[in-house]
Amino acid sequence: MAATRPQRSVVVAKSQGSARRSRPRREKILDAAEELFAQRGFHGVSIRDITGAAGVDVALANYHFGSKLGLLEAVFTRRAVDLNEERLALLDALLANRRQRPPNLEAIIDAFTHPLLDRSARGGPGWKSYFALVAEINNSHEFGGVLMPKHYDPVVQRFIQAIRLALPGSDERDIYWAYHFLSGALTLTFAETGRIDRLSGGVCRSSDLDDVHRRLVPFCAAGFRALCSPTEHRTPARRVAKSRKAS
Amino acid sequence: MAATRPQRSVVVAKSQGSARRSRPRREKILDAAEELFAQRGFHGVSIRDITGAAGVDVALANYHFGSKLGLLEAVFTRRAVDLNEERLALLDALLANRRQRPPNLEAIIDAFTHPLLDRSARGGPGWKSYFALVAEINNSHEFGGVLMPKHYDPVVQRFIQAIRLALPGSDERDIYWAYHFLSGALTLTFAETGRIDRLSGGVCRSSDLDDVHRRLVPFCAAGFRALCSPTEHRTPARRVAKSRKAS
DNA sequence: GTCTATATGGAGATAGAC
DNA sequence: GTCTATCTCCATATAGAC
Repeated sequence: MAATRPQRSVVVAKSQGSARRSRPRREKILDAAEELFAQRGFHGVSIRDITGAAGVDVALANYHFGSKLGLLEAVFTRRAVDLNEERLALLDALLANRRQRPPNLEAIIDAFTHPLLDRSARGGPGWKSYFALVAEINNSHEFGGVLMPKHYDPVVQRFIQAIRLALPGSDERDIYWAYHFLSGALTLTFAETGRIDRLSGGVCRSSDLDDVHRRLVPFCAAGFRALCSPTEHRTPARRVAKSRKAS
Repeated sequence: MAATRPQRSVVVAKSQGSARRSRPRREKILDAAEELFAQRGFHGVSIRDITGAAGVDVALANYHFGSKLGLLEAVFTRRAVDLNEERLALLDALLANRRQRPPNLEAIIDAFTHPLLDRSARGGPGWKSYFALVAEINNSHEFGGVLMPKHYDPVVQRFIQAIRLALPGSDERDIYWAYHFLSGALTLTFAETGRIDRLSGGVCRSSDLDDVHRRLVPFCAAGFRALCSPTEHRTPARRVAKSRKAS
């Protein structure tokens, strides 16, 4: 089911197969930046930290990526392409296989979340770092409103259109907000901070992403239905109009 | 010619707190740190930025808080106390007013979220910055597993016990994970990155927290019920066992 | 593409006068 | 409590040899 991934090993073996040294230094910088940005955030890491961890010269980072911010964007973009290709392929398959009936909401949410959680769980340490970085970026006042729209929102738009088919007659604002809640639940999962491990006394583990995924889909599907079903009208939240003096 | 520096408003500081200059410098540092940490993250701001914005000397930050990390913790603690007091008071009132019957799930979630969203919406700019900082911290690999458990998890434990009363017979892991999803949805809301504004073409606004709250409560309540009702058994997520080779 | 060397500025923290 | 002065170290970025 996975989308075809670029065959790396074939071409790169110019002279030697060991890949220790032959792997382009540019990629090594991206790998190190991905890991360190995920661990300590963009401003928490220096270019020297990154090139040091990558085992290359300091000046190479600026040579390849222009600036530190350029490096962040390169890290962010690199895996987004592959990722969103598979998500859209799953969505298209799902929409093609139905016959006139509305698509299944759980299946749409699964197509949206599974490629991510599967890679974070089984894609290797690079993917895990990448998603932890996405978690931090998504919740960052500085970058969240810039990098996420640029690299992810076109795909999100496609999924939201599919959800509107699954929940006919729903208000678009309800759907956007419900997506927002899904996004928050999903990205906090990627952060893997270990908080829930302590909170639960060890019965839940941040690292068990399959455990999460099994629950995330029904949780969000139920939320979408509760919010977006035109038959069910919510009462305004209580006390919401109560005023409060400024601090 | 005696004093090297002009004596400013000699008595005012003691008699009333309203004066511009009389407010303790310690608090001014906390205010400036809160705002700047929220905007650019812990590592994105220097002590010089903070004391500069506060209009006080650089050395005062280290004098009052020992280190930059001490300052972050002080910012984080300051409002947590007030906040959690109100949340617990609401929860206690809610649990006292029922008569033998299970408490209402929506009411519990509302008691958990309303004090926060209300302050972010109407508590003034300090509160808004504070919650944006909480959003970033909660999703931070570096701080999320340390600062959140320390300052918030005792209260969260109380709410989780109440939810177990509201959803008798539920599995505790389901409840912890459902809380995790709620936490992610809530904190992404606080970040107010503007992403949903662009995504929705302007029909949703990050800043309209009442709009969010009206939807967050039913969304999460439905999710909790779908996940935690013992009558409803979920099938294992599809394809979750599929293996994937490391990148 | 890769490295040495350097330009230029800022970081966190503290000692000690007032 | 507050400020001056300073210690020591590190930041991003670029010029130019190889």
